[in-house]
Amino acid sequence: MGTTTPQRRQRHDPVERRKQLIGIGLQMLTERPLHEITVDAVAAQAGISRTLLFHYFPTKQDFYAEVVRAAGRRMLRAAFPAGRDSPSELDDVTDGYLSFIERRHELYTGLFRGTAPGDWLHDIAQETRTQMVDQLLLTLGIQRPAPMVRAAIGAWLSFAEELCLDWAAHRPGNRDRVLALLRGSLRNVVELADGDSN
Amino acid sequence: MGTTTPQRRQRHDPVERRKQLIGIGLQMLTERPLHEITVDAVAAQAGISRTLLFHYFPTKQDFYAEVVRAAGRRMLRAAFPAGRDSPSELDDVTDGYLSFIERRHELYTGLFRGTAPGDWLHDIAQETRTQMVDQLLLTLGIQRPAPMVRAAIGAWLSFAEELCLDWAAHRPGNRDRVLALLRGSLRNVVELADGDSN
DNA sequence: CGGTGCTATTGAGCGATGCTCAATAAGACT
DNA sequence: AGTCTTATTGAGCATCGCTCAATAGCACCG
Repeated sequence: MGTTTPQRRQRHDPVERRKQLIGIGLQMLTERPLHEITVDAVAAQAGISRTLLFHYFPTKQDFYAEVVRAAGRRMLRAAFPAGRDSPSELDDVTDGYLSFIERRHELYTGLFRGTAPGDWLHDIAQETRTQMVDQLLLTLGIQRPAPMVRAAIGAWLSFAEELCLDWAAHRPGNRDRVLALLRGSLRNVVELADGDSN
Repeated sequence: MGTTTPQRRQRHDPVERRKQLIGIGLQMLTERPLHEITVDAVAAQAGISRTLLFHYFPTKQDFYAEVVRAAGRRMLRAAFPAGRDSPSELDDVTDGYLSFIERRHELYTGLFRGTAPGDWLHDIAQETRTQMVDQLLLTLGIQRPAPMVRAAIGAWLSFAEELCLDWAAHRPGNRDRVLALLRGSLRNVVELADGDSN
């Protein structure tokens, strides 16, 4: 037991290593909150030494920034399957979003709710949010939103997050009703914020 | 410099010490996110040793649980000055809430947005949210809310948080318009969620 | 005023964690 | 076979949360 098998080193493609490590980060986020994930655990899971992780990501923050970005891309694809430029139907968007959270709510909460301004994760999460607001503006057919409208949609995203997460956890009502509430509130909020600018 | 003055020890009232430490925690949360606050820093600010902090709070988590509870009480008082049982006017509530965030948005974000489910802070923050939902139900005159209505109001709180924080930071529009948006969206969301149960 | 007990307070130290640095060795290319 | 790049590692450091045994204010009692 005391003698460890020398275990022949294997050199891997750096790109593959990065992908592997980010994948492990995503998977771990589904099991525990971010601040409970240690570099040691990730390295152990990957079968490498701590030091190698720092070779690819100069800092733990840099590592998790990549992880969060990757998760953000996944969510955007789930909610806006039509792609970056072509607008999706609002029904599809709300449904895709809710479905994503249903399947991945552990991951999602670990990512985007566990951030505060000043926090290093906040800026990364904000990138994804900004893209979601842009996509929502696109599906709503709004061309030149007033700042207040952008702010309202951004805030509505928080509303949607909380509502979907709560529903995924406690199921307070029918799924279709949640979707109806999402769509109705978004339209109402935009209307209120936009009407304000007159 | 190498010799430290023995510096006569001073015994303080435990209750006062606790208050002092919690106060320091609240103040520090206005400057940096929670996970960047070390026990050493708090102890140093108070002029005591790390060990003494652990004498009053068995764990860092216990310490910050107290801090978060204290902040929650402050916020509830700001938003619902009428008190626990008598209902306030919705106009007063939204205004009090927004004013609180205007004055204290660094603190507020540090507290309630930096939590994820599974996180030990989440349960504490949730206590305050539950109380706010109850108060809001009271001011809205809703007696027996359907689960969906409670969920909707809880989610609206996230909406309000995000909107107010964004407004405090970037001022996208007039203050009165924010208040109107808050009131209007709340009424609409409740209506949508309630109508769903028919 | 002196002794006694309670406990607020402390220093030394431990394990874990994020991170650094110099050294090793796998594999590609002559 | 020899050389060069760089993926990979072990040893070690500073900080952080936390424990434990010891010290010393201060109140109370005689």
